[in-house]
Amino acid sequence: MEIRPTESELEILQVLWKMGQATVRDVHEELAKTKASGYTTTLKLMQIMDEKGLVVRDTTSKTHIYRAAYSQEKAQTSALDKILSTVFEGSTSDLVIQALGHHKASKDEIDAIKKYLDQFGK
Amino acid sequence: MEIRPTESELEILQVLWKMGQATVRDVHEELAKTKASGYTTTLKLMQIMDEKGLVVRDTTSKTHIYRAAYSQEKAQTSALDKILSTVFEGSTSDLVIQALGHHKASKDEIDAIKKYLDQFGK
DNA sequence: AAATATCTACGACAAATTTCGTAAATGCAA
DNA sequence: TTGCATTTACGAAATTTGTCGTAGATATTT
Repeated sequence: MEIRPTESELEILQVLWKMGQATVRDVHEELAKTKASGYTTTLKLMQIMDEKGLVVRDTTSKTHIYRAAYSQEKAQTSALDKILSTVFEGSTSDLVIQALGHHKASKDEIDAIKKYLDQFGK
Repeated sequence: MEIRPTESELEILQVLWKMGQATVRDVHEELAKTKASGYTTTLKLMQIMDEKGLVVRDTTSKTHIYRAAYSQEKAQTSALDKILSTVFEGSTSDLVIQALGHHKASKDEIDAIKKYLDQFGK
């Protein structure tokens, strides 16, 4: 059962990850900062996400309250799996080196990675 | 310049990257190993990719010969950009550590990354 | 209580992507 | 040469995804 969030669904999940819980209006106003689409569009998408099990919602009061049911970590793993197989031919090191080369990492980030690698190579 | 290959277009590009050049039939037979769709579907997709400039083709003989015009490296950079902003909140180190943690890297790969990091940190 | 505002449900439309059928052209084989 | 197989071109249907309008229910304000 591969429940892959669509592009728009991912945008909504980002808001839920950040806010923890949110109403449709909360999410919509956050999306409205960078995107122009109607309130009912956001509503509909979130209803569909509920059917898919990507979110859960509390419907006791009139205004429903949503939470993500698809974790950020799951999304990260899934995204990495996908690009590893589609554009990196399964090479984790290629991916890592590309990531470090094309996207500036701060000194702290570099150190964090080094530390991780050290405790990794036994 | 926002020519983003679609999902199916990426599958075709993968074949072209691997084979260097290929006919529609070459590509289709490769895709057929994991996917069931008609020959004309692959043909149509590749014609559209030609219009978009994602591939170039030699039409001198009846059977056209295609080559990728969208490099694997460009696809890698684009894919990394996207998941960095959508699921890693822009943190390259998070991405790298996740990649190393969830996808087994060989000793050689680890070494390659360490070497890269060393020459990186001045 | 009446008017106003907000919210959900839901059907339907729109756009993008993928799929295929058919016709015409080209090359190959009998 | 005639017929068969393969290929391209292209229109159009099918799917997926994103969009919105409207109706009805629920709350809030006057």
